[in-house]
This record gives sequence, C-alpha cells and structure tokens, in this order.
Amino acid sequence: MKPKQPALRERTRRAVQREIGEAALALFVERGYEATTIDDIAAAVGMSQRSVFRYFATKEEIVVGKLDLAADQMLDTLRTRPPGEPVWVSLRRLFDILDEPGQQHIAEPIHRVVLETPALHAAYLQKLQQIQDAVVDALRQRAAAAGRPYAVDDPTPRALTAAAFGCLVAAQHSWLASGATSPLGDAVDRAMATLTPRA
Amino acid sequence: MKPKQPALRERTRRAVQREIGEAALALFVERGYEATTIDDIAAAVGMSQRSVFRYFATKEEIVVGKLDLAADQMLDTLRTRPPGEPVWVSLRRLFDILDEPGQQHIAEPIHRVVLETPALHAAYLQKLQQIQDAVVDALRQRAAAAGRPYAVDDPTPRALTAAAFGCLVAAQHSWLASGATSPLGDAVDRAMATLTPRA
DNA sequence: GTCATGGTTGACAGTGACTGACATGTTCGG
DNA sequence: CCGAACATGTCAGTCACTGTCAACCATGAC
Repeated sequence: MKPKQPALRERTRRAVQREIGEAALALFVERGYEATTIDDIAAAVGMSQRSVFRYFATKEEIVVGKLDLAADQMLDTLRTRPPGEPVWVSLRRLFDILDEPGQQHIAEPIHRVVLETPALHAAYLQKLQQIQDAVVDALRQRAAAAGRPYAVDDPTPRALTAAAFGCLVAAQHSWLASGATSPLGDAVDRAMATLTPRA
Repeated sequence: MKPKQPALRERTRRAVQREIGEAALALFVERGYEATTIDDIAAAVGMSQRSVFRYFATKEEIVVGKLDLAADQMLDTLRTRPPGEPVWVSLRRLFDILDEPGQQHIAEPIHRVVLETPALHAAYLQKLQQIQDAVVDALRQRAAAAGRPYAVDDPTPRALTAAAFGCLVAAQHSWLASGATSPLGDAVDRAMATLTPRA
C-alpha cells in the first residue's frame, strides 16, 4: 500500500507552499518585489532560505506559480465547451476564471505588482506563453475529435490563441489604468470584440 | 562648440558595444546562453567584467537590445504609412524589417537561442511588450492626425497591436519548427490572415 | 519497542549576475 | 602643457540560486 501517505505528504507540501506564497505576496505588495529578499520571506515563515527554494524554484515562481492552477482550469474549461463552438468564443471563455467575484480585491494589487515590476512582468508573459502552448494542443485535439483536424502546418490555432491572449494582456492594461473599477471581464470583452476570426 | 567630440565618443561607444555584442552572440550560439558567463565575454573582447556592464545593463540586454534598433525602424515605418491605411495592414508592414534578406541566415540561430532559453524568451516577450506601447502611441497619434481619434478608453489600438504581435510570435514558432525554410514573412502573413479587425 | 527507510530540514560553501566606490589612466579643450 | 571629462580596472559587497552533508523526523516491518 503505497498510495496512502503520498496523498498526505502532498497535502502538507501544498499547505506549506501556500503559506510561503501568502507571506511572500504580502511582503511584495507592502514593500515591493525587488526590495523583498528571500531571506525576508524565509524569516517571515520561520524557515531557512534553502527551504524556501525547496518549495519554489525561483523567486518569480512564488508569484506566477499561481497561474498553474488557472492554467489547469482553463484547459478543463476548454474540454467541456461544445466542440462545435467557434474557437474565438471558446477562447474568450477561458478567461472567465480570472474574473471570479470575491477575488477581484485580492487580484488587483497582485496585478499591479506584476505589471509594474519588470522581472515579474517578463516571467508573467512567459508563463502565458506556456499556457498558450497547452491551449493550442487542446484546440488541435478538439478539432480532430470533431472530425475537422487542422493541417499540421496550419497556423490558425496558434495565431488565434496568441491573439486572444494578446487581447487579454491589453485588457489587463486598460483595466488597471482605469483604476480596476468595472470587472476585468468587460475589458476582455471589449478587447476581443475588435477582432473576428476569418472564416 | 561642444557637439564636436560627443559625436565621436558616441560612435566609439557604439563600436565597442557592437563588438561586445557580436562576441557574446557567437559564444551564446556556440555553447549556449546559460553556459556563457559574463567573464567569458569580457575575456573574449579583452575587457574587465565591470566594463561589459558599462555597455549593457544586463546579460539579457546583450541579446534583446538589438531590438531597440528594430523598434525605431518600426515606428518610422508606421509614420510613413498612408494615414488612411487599415490598421491591420500597417501593423503587418511593421514586421517587414525582421525579414530582410541577407539577415535570415544570421537571424535563425539567434531566434533559436532566444526561443529555447527561458530567461531570454521572457526578456524577449517583455521587449515586444515595450515596443507595443510605443506602437499604440503612434497609432493613436496617427488616428488623431487623420481626424478620427480613438476615445481614451477605446481598447481598439491596444488590442489590435497585441493581437498582431501575438501573431508574430506564433509565426516565429511555426517558422522555426518547420526548419526556417520559407521566409518568415510568409508565416507572418498566414498567421495574420486568420483574423480581421471588426469594422 | 526497535530499526531501516524515505523524506524534510538547516547549515555551509560556492557560483554568477550585478552594483558601488575608488584610483588610475587617456583624451580633449584651452 | 594643464585641468576636466570620460573610460577603465580592481575590489568588495549583495542577492538569487545550487550542491552537499549531517541531523531529524515519520512510517511501516519485524
């Protein structure tokens, strides 16, 4: 019987990871990302610097690692969408999870730190790029399952996905610039409405 | 008469910067970005590590700094396009300079290193983001000059620009994936043809 | 209970990117 | 030829990150 403890270990691991993440984020928001050292974070949770790095590969991952969860949710969303739905609509639906009520007040300072810290912004864009790869994969599979597979060299799924994520980033910018008042989803709607996929 | 030597100084500065850049790039391509240390680069050009950092703020800048020139060219291009031209077409034309013949053979290994090295890829995406900001600005100015300014909260210019650059990145991916045979411009054409701006 | 065992942790040393400070040239203007 | 910029080297220091090792649990076998 092996699979008995692994579950527990995994759970405690997640718990510690979560604790570090929350403490770190509080410090980042309070005094800035660059001004916060890993030692500060370690001290805040009562661990050694070394152990912090056992839970997060890099300092940036403490922040952008939160997107891994979001990525999984996006892929789930994509798989449960009607296979015949227009791709552009499905892509728009992926972003719903970034916009759930109850998270907005928390999400806003995070967004701000990420967009204002060059190192974090770069890491964020890269993570979005990774997510896009997975989304493109899922889109190809879906099309194949629906009997209308894309040709291997057809740039359509990749281009549409890239454009959609580009619109997302554009929407986040204007959302933050206007003080994060109206829901982010509205900004995404407006951004994505400026384009249509060609038949 | 002050502006006599400054011009010379600036020229020699550019020359040294260029020399460092070329030496570094050769090393990056040969043995990889991560495996190349700043000391290696300094030794290759016969300088101290400190001096290398006087010409480039960061290691990544040695590579992605080359895009600053491209960015200027893009903005020039944008300003010389007919003001009435559809935005999507103008945006497509920005990317022509990345595709000039005679640079392709050189550009390919660079592209490869950038896309395959996480740190560089992140820096690259961030630089593209900066360029987008400038492009959006130019688009707004152009529309205003043509008597059809965008409303301040109109996401159109930002969204279209982000989508176009997303298509560019998508095109680079498939271009590299297919061995960089046909010109990059063709890949960009195909990617951007999958979308149309909504009237 | 005891003991092997896998997984977690802290302490320590080391690398590499980067920064600040200072001292030494080299160059250019007068 | 002299003084003021400017470029460069050296050195010391910070911080992110990695490898290693020894101590330390918790669990399961006996």
